Amino acid sequence: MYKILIVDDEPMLTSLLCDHLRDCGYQPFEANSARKAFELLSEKPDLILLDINMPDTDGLEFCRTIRGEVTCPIVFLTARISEQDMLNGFMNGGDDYITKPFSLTEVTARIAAHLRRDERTRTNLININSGGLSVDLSTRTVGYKGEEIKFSKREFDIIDFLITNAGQVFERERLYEAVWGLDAEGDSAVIKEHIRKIRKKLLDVTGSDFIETVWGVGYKWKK
Amino acid sequence: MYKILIVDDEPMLTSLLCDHLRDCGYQPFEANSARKAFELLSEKPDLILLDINMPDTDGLEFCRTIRGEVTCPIVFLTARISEQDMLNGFMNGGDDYITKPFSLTEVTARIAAHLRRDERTRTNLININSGGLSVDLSTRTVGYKGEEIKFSKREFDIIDFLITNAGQVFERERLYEAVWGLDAEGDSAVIKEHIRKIRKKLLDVTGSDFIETVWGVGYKWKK
DNA sequence: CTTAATTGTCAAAATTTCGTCAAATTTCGT
DNA sequence: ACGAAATTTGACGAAATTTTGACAATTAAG
Repeated sequence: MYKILIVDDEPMLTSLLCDHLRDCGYQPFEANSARKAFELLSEKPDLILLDINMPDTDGLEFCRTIRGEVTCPIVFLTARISEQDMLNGFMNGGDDYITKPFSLTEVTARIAAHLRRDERTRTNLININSGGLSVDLSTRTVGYKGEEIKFSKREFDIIDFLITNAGQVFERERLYEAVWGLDAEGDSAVIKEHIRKIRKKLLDVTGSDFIETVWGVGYKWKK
Repeated sequence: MYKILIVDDEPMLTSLLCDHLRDCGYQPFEANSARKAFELLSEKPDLILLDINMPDTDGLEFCRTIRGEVTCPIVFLTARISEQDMLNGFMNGGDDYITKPFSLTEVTARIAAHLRRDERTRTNLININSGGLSVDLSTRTVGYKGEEIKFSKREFDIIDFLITNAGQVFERERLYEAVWGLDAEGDSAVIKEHIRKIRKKLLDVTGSDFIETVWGVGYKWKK
């Protein structure tokens, strides 16, 4: 179970995040002060969510300090959005940047991505087998009889979502929300094109179609 | 997959709740106004989270109104805590009461409890067995002895509605409203045709007629 | 039995939705 | 900054569904 340290001075926000992360299978710790955060470093968190706008602490300096203590990914939570701030963040040891107001899905998605990508964390594979197809969500690779089938980011994200919810039908709107993010704006018509490319790649190699179109409703991954 | 309708005028809150519920495996819909909420009733939510303190709506009256439309559990979200308010809530058709500020875990726990308790909803809305016929509303599939019977969107929607209200007679006008939506304009005569096609497909595979015509009134799903 | 009202049937028209393609735009690595 | 890859957009035809309307069949009532 991954441990996640949340550092923010707003108790309501940390509390909500804690709840959410716990429900998602993580083990969260909340620190509403820098002092408390330092204490909790002893728990050896696998990832740190850090608000860099805390009133009585210089978040960037704080980040630089704990960077000396831990090697895990550090994700900033902040209202600042200027590019300079972002650069400062990365310069001081941050790995990612999430601006408030954020969606919980965005947070969990990024956390999952960081934890997966992080080589230091275990290399346990989430491996799904579907009709001779092997899909590894941790390395984001798809294989068929030893051969690797390459997919772009979006393509793989769609496969990921559909295959982990195999059998369920999703409207294009919902699929779009799930992959692009809740707040994302744009036309869910792009999905058509991605689905086409996914289908083509899979068909070329495996000779079969793994995605079913439910006419008038959406798509689903064949079970 | 359970559908949950969230009615609250604070977009940030509904958005967070949506994220969380989606991550927990539910299918949330958010409505930031009473009007939108009414529209989304057509999605047939399995549970409704309702803020009764919305500025431009009388939450209690609103609750009473939708109670006429749905039978699913309705859980209030509110800042009010007086006993009288609570009683008013239950009097007007509410099933539970969660006071702000709440924890996400509390919300999900209560939702899970209600969905569990609502046995009829669970069995009726997810997987129905009727005369050897298995209807799965989440994958939108109908099976008979291992064989799948394909239906178009409208056809399935009609089956969905009739079978979840099996035994009840519906006038064509009422059926049309239920499937096409309250605001839909058009002729309810189309139903005749859809009923015919549904009957034909079912008859071809199963050899029996699941829909009964109540002369001068409408149709009903044989129990 | 006859009639009026209601429902069932059928084929064709109208509409909606989907798959495809090429081009435009953005992103990314060098 | 440049070129390559990925993503997005828009248009179009094809395919499937939905709707329509005319007509046949059935039912209830007198």
